[in-house]
Amino acid sequence: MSHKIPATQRKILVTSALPYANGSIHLGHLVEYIQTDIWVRFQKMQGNSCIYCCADDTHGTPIMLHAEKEGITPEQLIDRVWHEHKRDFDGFHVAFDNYYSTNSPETRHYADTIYTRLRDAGLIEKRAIEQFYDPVKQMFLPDRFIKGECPKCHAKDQYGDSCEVCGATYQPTELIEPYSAVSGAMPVRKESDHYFFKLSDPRCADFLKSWIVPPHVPAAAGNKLNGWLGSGLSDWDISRVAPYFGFEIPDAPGKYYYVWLDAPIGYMGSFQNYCDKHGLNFDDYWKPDSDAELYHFIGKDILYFHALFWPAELRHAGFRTPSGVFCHGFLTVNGSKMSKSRGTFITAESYLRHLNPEWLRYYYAAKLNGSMEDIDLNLEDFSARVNADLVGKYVNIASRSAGFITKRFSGKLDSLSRYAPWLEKDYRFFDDQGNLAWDFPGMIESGGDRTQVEAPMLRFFQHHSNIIAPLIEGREYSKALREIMFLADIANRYVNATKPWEIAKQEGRETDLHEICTVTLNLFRLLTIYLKPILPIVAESVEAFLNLAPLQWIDANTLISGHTINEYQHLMTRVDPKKIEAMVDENKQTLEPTPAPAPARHAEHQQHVAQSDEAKAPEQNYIAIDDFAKVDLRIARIVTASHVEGADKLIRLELDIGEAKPRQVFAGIKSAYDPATLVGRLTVMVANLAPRKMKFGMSEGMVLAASGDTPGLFILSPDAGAQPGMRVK
RNA sequence: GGUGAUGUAGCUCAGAUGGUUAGAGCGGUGGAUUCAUAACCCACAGGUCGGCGGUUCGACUCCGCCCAUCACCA
Repeated sequence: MSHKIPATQRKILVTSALPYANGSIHLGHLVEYIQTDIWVRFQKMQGNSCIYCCADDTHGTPIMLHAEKEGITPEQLIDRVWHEHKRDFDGFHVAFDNYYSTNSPETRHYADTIYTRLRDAGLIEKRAIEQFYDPVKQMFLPDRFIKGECPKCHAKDQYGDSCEVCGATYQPTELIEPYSAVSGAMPVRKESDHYFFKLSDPRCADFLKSWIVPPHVPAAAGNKLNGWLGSGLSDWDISRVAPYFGFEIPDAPGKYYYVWLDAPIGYMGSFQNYCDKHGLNFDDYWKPDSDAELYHFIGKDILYFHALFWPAELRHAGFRTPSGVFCHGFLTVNGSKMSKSRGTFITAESYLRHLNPEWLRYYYAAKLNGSMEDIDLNLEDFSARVNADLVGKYVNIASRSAGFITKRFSGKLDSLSRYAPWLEKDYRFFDDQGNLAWDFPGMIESGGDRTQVEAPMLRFFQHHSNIIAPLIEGREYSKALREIMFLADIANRYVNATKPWEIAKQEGRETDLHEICTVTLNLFRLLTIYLKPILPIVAESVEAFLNLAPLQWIDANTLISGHTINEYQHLMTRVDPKKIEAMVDENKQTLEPTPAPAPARHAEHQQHVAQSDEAKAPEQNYIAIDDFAKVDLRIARIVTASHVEGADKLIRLELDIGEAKPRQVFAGIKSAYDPATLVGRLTVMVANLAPRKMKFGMSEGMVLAASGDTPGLFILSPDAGAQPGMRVK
């Protein structure tokens, strides 16, 4: 029985996004690290050279301020967090070949190299820009460190880029009564020099246009990326002004690389560090014509950086570009964003205190595919699935057969010599329609020579190494697990059909019992090979139990027979729903004020949390009169009304409310009104709505209209006598 | 507002280029069994495939509109 053997060994370098050294690892982060780790372990089992590098992302204002708040240096902070992160990853058996830090000489070296080469290529430009500055703290403030009143809904203490209450986005300059989140001082505007990576240069756009196609990026991401490209890339500000925790730009004293510049470069830094430890040549992997493969696993929110900025940087700095950027979706828990108040913001640490990490690895794998769709961790489904699939089906197969081998045959497996003739034959398992043409357990139940069914069944299980391997390679883990669990079902039905417990009671049937249990354990071993990338620790236990060398993928081509195995011990316990409850409760109790999130942090997607769920939760039925008074409603005369080219729903209106100039308002009422019939009539508008730039121009207010479950849309009209500009109250 | 994605049994999800009775796992119900941490096996339960309209001999699968959720953009 010869099967295909991977002809050549591939050289692969793999990364996951770098977690920011400002917070704990949680279940959202782990989607990515588990996905990557499974893929890497699979490559290694295939006999490929696969190096998995990652690091903590350590620079930036949030780290600097966080450290200061704790009264320690940034270096002390990132050192502590590094150990916490590493501990959590180890806990989930995420096996990095190198876990490093961006605050390293190697990363600085490559940041300088890339910067200098881009500069020499004429792709760096110095430009003065004006920003908010904290005069007390004497530092420039990132948007997230400026707070104030939302210009739209007037909620207090909102961040400088967006409002968490009403969801509006705006510039920090639009905030009402802005203040520095650092010192509380009123920020002032101040100019300084910044350094820009000229993404607008045709060299970048031309290159990226041809680059952002499969297999570099998923096809689904292509649309989005093309959208960004199509609207024209702006130059990217890659510098920050001191004080800043990071690397100073060599030819620009007082200026530092923006954390997002050196974060992906941290992949290179970590790999260089690995090379130095293991005698590898960095350039073999990173030179433009390298024959090595380079893959980045990331979340869909940072696609922008990895599929546009990063390849453009590499390309023009004389390095190779990635072979592929693998992009996954976000994690939801019980169907919603992770929420601290619901206890579904679960840290890696607290999960590990209550539950088995391999359960989560299995569950994530059962949900993951090659797409960017979000995956949901449904906690009830989680325990049902893990219990049924892993304990009920998979582990049970060993548990049902091992006892007989130990008690009746002193732990020695049958030789399976009687099977040899049938194991050599070729079988056709699927018919022309692709349906399985064999019902192995059913054939045994209906009598006949058992051996003639078992041999092809074993071959069928072996054959699946060729079906499952490409699924894992393509990150279709959920499909791979469906195949594996399909096999597990066959194995259990096989045991039912052969009834070893009855045979054990019959005299003179020792050979039958011996063969059946040996076949069963072979099926179990093959399943273990396929599950090993997902369940590395269980697989290790199985190797010990079956007395085997570490299983490789190619071992699916062989069977075990004749040797002595060890006594079976439980390989996995069931999920206790009470422990899940306890974990959720614990995460509710540790509810703390949310620290100011970092701006555009690396791997930020995993930080997506329903921050405002407390604000939304209480049903507020009443508002105060003052709240109503904030809304400035005016009688307006429609001066002009016209269709808007390119908009399906909008009508452009000019509204006279007694001001010198009519207001331009875009109203989504095209479905109900013909512009011609609107001109001249009176209606009601919100006059103090913050102006909003829309695709078609500024909208300076809002027209009120009624709608309900039934079709139709109805704008308001005042009674006769009302004049444009009158206040409605 | 624009763009894109998603919406299939209680839950989590499969369903290639349109074609006879829409699938799986879990849950539920009934049965069988006891080797296995009540696990496993068998059977059943019947979801207008988000809604409406269209193309077609025929659509979950194509087109349009609408609704809901999510993301990105402005």
